[in-house]
Amino acid sequence: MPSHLTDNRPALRPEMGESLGMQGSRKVVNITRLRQACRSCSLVELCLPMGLTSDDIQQLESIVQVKTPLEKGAHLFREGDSFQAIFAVRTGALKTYSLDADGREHVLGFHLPGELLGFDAIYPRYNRCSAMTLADASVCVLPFNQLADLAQKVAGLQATILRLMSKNLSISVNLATDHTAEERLAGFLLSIAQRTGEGTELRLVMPRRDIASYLRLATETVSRLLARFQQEGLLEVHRKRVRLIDLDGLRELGGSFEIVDRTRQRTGYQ
Amino acid sequence: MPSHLTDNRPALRPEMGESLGMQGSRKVVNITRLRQACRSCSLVELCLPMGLTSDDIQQLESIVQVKTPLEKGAHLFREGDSFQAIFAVRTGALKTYSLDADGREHVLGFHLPGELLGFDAIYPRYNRCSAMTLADASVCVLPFNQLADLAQKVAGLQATILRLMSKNLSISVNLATDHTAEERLAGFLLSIAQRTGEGTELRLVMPRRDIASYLRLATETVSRLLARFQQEGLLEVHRKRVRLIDLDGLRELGGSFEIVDRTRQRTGYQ
DNA sequence: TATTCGTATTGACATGGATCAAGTTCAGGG
DNA sequence: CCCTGAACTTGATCCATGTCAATACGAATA
Repeated sequence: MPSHLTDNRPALRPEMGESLGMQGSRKVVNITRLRQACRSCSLVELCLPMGLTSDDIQQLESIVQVKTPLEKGAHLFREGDSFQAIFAVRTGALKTYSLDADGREHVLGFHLPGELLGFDAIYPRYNRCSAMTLADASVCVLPFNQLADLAQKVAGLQATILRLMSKNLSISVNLATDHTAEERLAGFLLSIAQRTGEGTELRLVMPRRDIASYLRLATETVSRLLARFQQEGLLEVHRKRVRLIDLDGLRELGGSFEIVDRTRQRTGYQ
Repeated sequence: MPSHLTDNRPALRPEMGESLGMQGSRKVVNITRLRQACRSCSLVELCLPMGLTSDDIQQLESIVQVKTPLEKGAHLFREGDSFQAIFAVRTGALKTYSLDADGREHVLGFHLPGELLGFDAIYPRYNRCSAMTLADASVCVLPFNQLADLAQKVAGLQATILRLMSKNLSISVNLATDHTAEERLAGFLLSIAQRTGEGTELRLVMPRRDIASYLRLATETVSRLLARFQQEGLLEVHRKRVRLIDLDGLRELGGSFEIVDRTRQRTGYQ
């Protein structure tokens, strides 16, 4: 029985009457109504504001809310909650997952600072998955109706949203393609390196079990592959710490799996 | 060597200067500039116009173009083409696929009448996959810039586009989840039944090879599973003809894989 | 510093589905 | 109506990865 199920929330069905999709979960919820100064946020070039004018950003700021920080293991939303908002990760990290008929967890994605989540819930109007923090985290809330209204006025915002959703689509499509365990893991490590901007010194926030679940592998396979990569001189690994050594070698393995993000130029490896 | 590579187009890189993303491919291209009467199209409730006012649809019609019919095996676009338009299938069917480093084809999706394709190319600005017809087909062209501009004015259109992209996202995410061969195939058959509205009498336009590729299975596995499903009384199959017999049984197998489309109520099975 | 418990590693074995290799059927063209 | 090649089916075998079972490690706690 997964430890994140310790609190006693029932429900896996769409529920109306939740405001902002989070009144249901106590303590975690209270939204500081303080406006978030996107312009002063260090992630400004990573999340939605990318490509917007200063004026556009000001309008965006007026609808963005900041949640009180979430502790590790807390839920941002749960499968079946009615859809109300898109979320942007400021600090920490989250995973999204769903439970299958047998109660087994399937990790659908990891969400790192500067990334948005929740787009897959627009269509069915309720969340198809749960989102849980992998570490203490803070998150911006973008109420969807307001966001959509604003996108109606601000062309750059609409364009950005479409671009982001399209990108998410590419990532999922890619993940659905068949690749060997080796390719998946190598590609995963490269994508984490790129997304975190940690260069070659990674700290994997997520446990092996979650990496395995995300890559549709067994935990043991991930462990064994990391050991093998190390043996082959591709990297050094010790628990959550990974040092990528042979980037070209890794790219050769995982290149076809990795989604290269052409919109971000961070100072990590090229 | 795949047979669809018989014509001599090179290029797998983004190419600027193609207008509407199809001037590059001869004969296939000429766009009839005739306006397409969406309102009189039998698919009106399936593709974009869904939920739009008559007035909105009229505006949409003004940007929609109809391509000259495509023969079976023709390409609508190719991997690497610069992104210019979203496409809506009127008749026939298409598959999207990409080629991996070894030149092997991976089917990413099937696109049936009333469905749109091309959303995954918005972000990278060039097509990440090729689209080929599985049968003679006709297609509507929605030039993306014009579509985006229109969505800026027509709130219902923006909402529809977001909803559709979100749905595509759900489908891809689901496909990426790990399921047994059995679950995938059963779910696939149910989804085809639903999407075509053929009820229980399906005609599979796509060859086994493509089904297998899409579901990340070997052709032989698909063949064997169909034989087994038949033996178990779940269905009857003869080449492209499939008659679903035990829907509940199939749902039990494939239910967790199938994406249920809540926006379409066609007159097939419930 | 010892204790503990979740997380990670490592080994032995099982198996679903891939691959290889014949057949078989069918649709389309002469 | 037969021929031909592609699409499909069926059988035999193999292998990548999953599963089961210990064991080891390490961070948190006392």
